[in-house]
Amino acid sequence: MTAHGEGVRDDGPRDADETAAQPRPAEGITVPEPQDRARSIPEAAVARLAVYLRVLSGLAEQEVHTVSSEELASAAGVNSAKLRKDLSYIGSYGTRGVGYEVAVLIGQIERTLGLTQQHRVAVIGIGNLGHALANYGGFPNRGFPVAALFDLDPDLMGVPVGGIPVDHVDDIPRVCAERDITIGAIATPAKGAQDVCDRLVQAGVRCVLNFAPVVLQVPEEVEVRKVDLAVEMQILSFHVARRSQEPQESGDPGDGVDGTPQSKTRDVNAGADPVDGMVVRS
Amino acid sequence: MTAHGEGVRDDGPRDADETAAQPRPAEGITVPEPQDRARSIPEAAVARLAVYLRVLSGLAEQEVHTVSSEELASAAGVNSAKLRKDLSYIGSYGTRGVGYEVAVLIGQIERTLGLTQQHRVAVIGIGNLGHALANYGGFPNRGFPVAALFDLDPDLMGVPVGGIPVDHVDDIPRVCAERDITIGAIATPAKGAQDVCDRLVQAGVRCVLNFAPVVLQVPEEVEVRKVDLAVEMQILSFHVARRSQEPQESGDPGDGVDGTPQSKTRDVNAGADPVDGMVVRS
DNA sequence: ACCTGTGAAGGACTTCACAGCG
DNA sequence: CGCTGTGAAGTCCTTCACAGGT
Repeated sequence: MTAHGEGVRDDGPRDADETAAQPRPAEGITVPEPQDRARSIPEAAVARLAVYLRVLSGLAEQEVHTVSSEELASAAGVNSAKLRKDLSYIGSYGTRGVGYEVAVLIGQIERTLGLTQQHRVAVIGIGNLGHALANYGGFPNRGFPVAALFDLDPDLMGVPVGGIPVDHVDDIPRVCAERDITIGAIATPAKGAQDVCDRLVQAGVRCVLNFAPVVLQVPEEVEVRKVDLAVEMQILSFHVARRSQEPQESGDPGDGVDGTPQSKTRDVNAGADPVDGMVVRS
Repeated sequence: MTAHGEGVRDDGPRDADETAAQPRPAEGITVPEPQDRARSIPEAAVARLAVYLRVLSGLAEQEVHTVSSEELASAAGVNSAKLRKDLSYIGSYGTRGVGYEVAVLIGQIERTLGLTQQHRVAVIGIGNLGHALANYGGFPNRGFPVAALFDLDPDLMGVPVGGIPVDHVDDIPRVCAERDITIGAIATPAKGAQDVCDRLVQAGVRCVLNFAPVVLQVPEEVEVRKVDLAVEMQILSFHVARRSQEPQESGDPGDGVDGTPQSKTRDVNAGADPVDGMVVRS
């Protein structure tokens, strides 16, 4: 999403449609619209599929071959009904009374998310974050290899970061075409972000991950997802403020549920994993 | 979001409720539930308020004193009806026929988001991302100062990063208490994340920003927001795949809208800004 | 005239709950 | 008997459209 999330999300709470004038369906009875040619998977479900995929990869590595909706759901942090519905959007690959075969699900989710095609990423803005991204090298499973780096700083030109030499932003069109870049990650300060984005679009890049605190204007065929740390922190801030404002909830009678467990199901995610974060040093 | 573009999309897809058993209202007519004591602002609206705040700060700097819902909305990438509804959740601070006073709105949004209280942030995991976060110093307006850094690596102990010396993760409880930390940003590899999170919770931190590719298990009084780059990229991937699968939409008759403008309203966001991204070098 | 604030309609996503298959 | 897959109900969010100030 992000979303959404940017959920988004988130993000999230996360969608960018604003530019296009919408069709406005004809009057009268609300017709189903013959527009759903392919399976239309809810945006929110797509984001979760990516999460399930990560969890499933962890399971595969632990040689787990079968998993129930309940298990998978709790490891992914959702409830099982939601998980089953999400999976139902991509087809019926479970076995009633048993569960899902891990390998099969992985394959189907990868296919749905378009991970059979490899996406090559360009990072623009080689500051602290740019470095982090450039070194992010191996993503969970099928990688999103970083294949180009750009900056304005003359001192950086040609300097290799994470094994890739930095090019000048003016070369974005040429280099992106040569290296078949499909995703651009904008990690510049706010000021230069729209300009960089325009160049990426010009170069034919149709997916942008924006870390700059700016709302990018793009033609509608381009998909932008935004990651904004300040926004995330402000949302956290809101929730704390809200909680301290709303002191003690008078004990709800008739439901003595509490003694919240601190950590359950802490195995699946924490297992032996090559699923390294984006951090390099421990 | 995830959401794509803005909300993430995100995200959107970002919430962590699973543990608690819900009350199940009594049978019969669905009662409104007397549960909405304080103004309950939709989660989705909160995320956008943070975005409006950033745009408004930019306007304030440009000495703009008044703004209409239409202007503010387009700068924030949402439609004006949504913006007005969002603002209505925090009260009526506009003037009909005129618009909103920038300074007033900023104040009200800050109050709503709890930004009157300052939040001190601890970063755990001083790798590439950790460095980026530590140097992120000044957030848009009211800062979220980074006040503590932690890692496992003995070589890093005491080394200052962004002006703050690194402490050992074993000291999280003590240091967090001493420095009154309210937000923890987990930038460790997946393996150590849950452990670090448990220590933060133990230290009384109730807000966590999680960058590790793991679903953290926390007691319900703790709020977790997750930022997962791999997930964001996979969502982008899904949208590209989908578009190339669904070739040409046969020209929709009766609606010749197109010629999408590449960039409109590119001023507000790009203005002279101290709103530096998290990148240090240009 | 213009723009805000908001009820009401509409749409999207979530949860329930159970039929149906292994 | 357990677990998946899914209509139906419910909840949350968005968009419409207009009443009501200025």
